[in-house]
Amino acid sequence: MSVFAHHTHDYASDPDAALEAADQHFLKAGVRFTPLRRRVFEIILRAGKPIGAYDILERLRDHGKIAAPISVYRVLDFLIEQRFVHRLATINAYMACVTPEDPHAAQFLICQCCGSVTEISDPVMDKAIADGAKTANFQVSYPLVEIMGICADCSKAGKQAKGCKKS
Amino acid sequence: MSVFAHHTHDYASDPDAALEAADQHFLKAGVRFTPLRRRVFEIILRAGKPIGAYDILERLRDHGKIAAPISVYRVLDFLIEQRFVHRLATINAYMACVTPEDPHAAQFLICQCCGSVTEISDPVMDKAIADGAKTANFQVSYPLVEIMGICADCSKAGKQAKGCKKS
DNA sequence: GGTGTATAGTAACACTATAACAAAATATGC
DNA sequence: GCATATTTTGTTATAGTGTTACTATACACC
Repeated sequence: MSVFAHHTHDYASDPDAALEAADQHFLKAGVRFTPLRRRVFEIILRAGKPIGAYDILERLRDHGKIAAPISVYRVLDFLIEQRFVHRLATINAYMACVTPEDPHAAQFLICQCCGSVTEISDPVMDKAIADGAKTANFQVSYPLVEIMGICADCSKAGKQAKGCKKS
Repeated sequence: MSVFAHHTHDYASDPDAALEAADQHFLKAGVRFTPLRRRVFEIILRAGKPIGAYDILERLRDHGKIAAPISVYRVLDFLIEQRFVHRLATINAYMACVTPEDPHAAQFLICQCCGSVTEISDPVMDKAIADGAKTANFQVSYPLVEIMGICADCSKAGKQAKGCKKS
């Protein structure tokens, strides 16, 4: 893996590069990327899919660390604020942002069948939200778009009638 | 209040009309609108703003009813499925749909300052979501749009710096 | 090195939601 | 009507998610 990851790199598929990039980012920004914060971010990255707060806690403990829920939530708050992690409210899970360096509003496609989540960033959707909010004189701080449904793979496999928890 | 509420009526401001309309709707649809379901819906309507499941439970008990959480959640599932109630995932709360008769995707403007929630229905946003999902070959079942921010009233009052929990 | 601020640890608790099974109410066929 | 299947509700226990309050430690700045 390259040490010099660039902006268009898909960090999700390369945890080491993403960690390296995070190191650089926080160093440059003068923000403390402590061992605990780094470890939690690494756990989220290596999960490869959205992971719950208590799953993170469990994996911290696997690494010989005795931790309490609050530690995880504090780090999650930090990582979310720094825009390195997204929170998925509908499924109470957390996942790494694919492009943390690039400030953007994100939308999520959540498969009810296999649980996979795809992060997309659609300017049209962004604009629609901005316009809609403006019409209502509403000052947006965080626009959340979580689209539940069936992903392409599951749809193709015809799983929506069989293996899915919900159709 | 009129017994004959029509489609463009804002049910949120008139619980009695909304209940009456629900009675008619379920009678015609041949779906059982039991006393418990009706009472829960009434509690949600009269709350006038999003209300938590345990708040609903408490108010059920105020009415002399001994109930367990599961009862509330079952009724909520029913009302959501019937599209009479929306679930707000980001704040774990439930609110009455303003236009249950008209099938629509809804977007919510959630004020982090005063907690008020405005339901809007923007066709442009709907289309953007539909198009974005189609591009990803994603079959949408439920599009969730919850926009966090500061509402017009709070913004005007300059509360975002003072009274808000989060800026 | 001392002091203030930010971060993390510790313990207890509050809030949100579901599972498993029993009982009651309602619908359906005869 | 009556028996039976189905839906709804009750009962009890428990799982899952997130926060409060307070203490201790580590770091930055002077």
